[in-house]
Amino acid sequence: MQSPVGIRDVAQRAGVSPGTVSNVLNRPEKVSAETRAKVEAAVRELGFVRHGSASTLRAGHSKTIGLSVIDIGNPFFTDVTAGVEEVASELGYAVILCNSAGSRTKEERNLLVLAEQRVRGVLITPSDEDPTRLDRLRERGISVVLVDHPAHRPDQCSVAVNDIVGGTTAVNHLRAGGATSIGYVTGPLTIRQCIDRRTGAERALGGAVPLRVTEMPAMTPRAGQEAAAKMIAEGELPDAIFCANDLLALGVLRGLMHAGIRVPEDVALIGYDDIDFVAASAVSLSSIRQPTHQLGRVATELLLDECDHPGTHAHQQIMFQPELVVRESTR
Amino acid sequence: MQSPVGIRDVAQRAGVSPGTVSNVLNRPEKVSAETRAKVEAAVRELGFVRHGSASTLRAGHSKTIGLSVIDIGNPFFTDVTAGVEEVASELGYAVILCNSAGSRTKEERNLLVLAEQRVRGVLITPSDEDPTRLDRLRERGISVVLVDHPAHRPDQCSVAVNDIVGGTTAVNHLRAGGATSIGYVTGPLTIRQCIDRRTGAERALGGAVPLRVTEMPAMTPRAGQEAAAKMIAEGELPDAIFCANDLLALGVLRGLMHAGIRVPEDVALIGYDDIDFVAASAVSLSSIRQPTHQLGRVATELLLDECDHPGTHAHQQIMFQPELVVRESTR
DNA sequence: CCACAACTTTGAAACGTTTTTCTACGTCGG
DNA sequence: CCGACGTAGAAAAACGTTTCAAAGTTGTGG
Repeated sequence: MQSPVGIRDVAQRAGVSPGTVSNVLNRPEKVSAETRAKVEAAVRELGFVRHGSASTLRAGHSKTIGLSVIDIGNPFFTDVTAGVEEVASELGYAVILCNSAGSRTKEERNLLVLAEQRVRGVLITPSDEDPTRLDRLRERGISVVLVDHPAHRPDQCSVAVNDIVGGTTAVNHLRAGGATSIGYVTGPLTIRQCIDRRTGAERALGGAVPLRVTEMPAMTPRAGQEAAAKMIAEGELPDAIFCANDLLALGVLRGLMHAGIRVPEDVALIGYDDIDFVAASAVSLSSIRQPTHQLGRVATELLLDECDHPGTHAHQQIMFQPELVVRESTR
Repeated sequence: MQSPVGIRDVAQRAGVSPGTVSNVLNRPEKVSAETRAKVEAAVRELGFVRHGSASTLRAGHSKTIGLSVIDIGNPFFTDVTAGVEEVASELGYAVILCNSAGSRTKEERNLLVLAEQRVRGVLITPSDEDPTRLDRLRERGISVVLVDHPAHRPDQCSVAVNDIVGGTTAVNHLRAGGATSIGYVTGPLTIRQCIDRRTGAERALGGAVPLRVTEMPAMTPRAGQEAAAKMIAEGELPDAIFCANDLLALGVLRGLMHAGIRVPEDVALIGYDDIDFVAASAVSLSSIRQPTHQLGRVATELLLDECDHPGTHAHQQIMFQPELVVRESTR
């Protein structure tokens, strides 16, 4: 274990002062080409690696942002993450990825870690509506951008996709296919996405028939399968089922097939998110597509703009529109 | 933006010295119950959050580990990540998740970021065999545990699954089903997993017939679909196809079905990893299951043991065995 | 040849913790 | 009642960078 080499070792080797080395590292344009070359050589020869903590401590801010998602196991969020990472690394930022796994406690602990790390900003898909945690972050000078969640206030940025429209689109499509009674399999109805998609679905029904809601504690294939079993056990299946996300839909599909129920002949099925895997599923699934990658990219651009140009930054609430993708499961 | 509250503000409020506050934070047992209560109250009232950088700087180490994976979009790695996170947060460590996306350059940059952050240790699924990057980390006092990659040296920990056995198992299964000519669709043959699985496959063939290898630059459904198209265009399909992972297999399945080729009647198909989605695919896919979650958990336990008990820690190279899961695609 | 500007580089202070040493106080045994 | 011992808390010195004012250097015009 070699003795740690610091900026002063580099300075000594290059025959300059520590301040100059710091300048080479942070504002190379302030330093003459000749000196810069000497310093860079010394850095290379000594294998110097900047001590991020010391740097953050003194400078008062880091080149790091936090990303807190609800479920890292959901391909929807992995796609968003990929978009975030792209933009962040283009602008020289590192990303600390946290998974709240739908638990408010875990989310809170993750945000604490991010606050301790003095990240420059946080991208978050909040697990509930309560804004106080985020306000506390903002009070500390940490910018926050909401991802996949519209901000209700003008003083913060957000990037979202219209879930009400998505729900309406899905159910309209099911009704156009001839369905009259429609089921909605959803995750916890404390999650905004689940609520909005339901609202959209009900709007499409216009009160003519009630939406038959099956609420599950998780949004996973397993939960979907259980939902299907439950619906079957309760008797009288709806003509069509709308699932709050594709993972649930895959599970429901599996559950239905397992019970010998045909999709779409007996029951039509549509999911949400259009993750890669649904196109290859047993019966390829219709879904509502969202611009996931774009969501991540734009959110990060907003966040970093807010961090790097706090003066000129204008808060924006961006709302994308979802898109219907029709496949076998609703034909 | 409130003025930042530091440990001395807390100290003043509680009527003690900064050192005592630090003790309350880090070794509460050293402080009398009475004083501790006063300090904790002050912390709460002032909303104090420890400055992680200052702490790391002075203490010389952080409560953070890094996790560098090859492809965050692959459910295999998300499962591993979940296992890692579980153990890490149980022991009070935060995880910085990096995605090298199969690019050596990105991996290097990520490791640099981790080194700058002075993480305590790194879990890594290396993108190639070159050990020098990792040796450099270790020289800096950053422990490294290899994940899904066996260590060839006794001085480092690793957790892996026997991919040669996996390859052999897969191909034996295909041959038992009557296949004589066998194709292998793989990602870059610079990746150890791809190489080992091929080796295992060839071993199962025993040189009787050559393994027909189709190498793709990525291991994604898209690449799989392209591989299928390519094989079809080249004529004469094999009886059975073994894919180096499930994402490729899903793509191959889609590609075959698109061309009207039936699975398993015309071509049998088996993947690798047994990710959640393959059970629900058009034709449910046979696969080779690995103890993913366990992989993450054990790797993290080893790493943190190495970090927290450097004296007594014994390096271990752990090798799990994979397991065949038979579904429709090979019946 | 001097004054002045423009540009580089230096040196030291500061960032907020942790850690080590040291002091003060109370307790206990002789 | 005295001295030794043990404990809780205080005080101050780091940790490795960045920053900022000041000093140094070079070039230009009068």
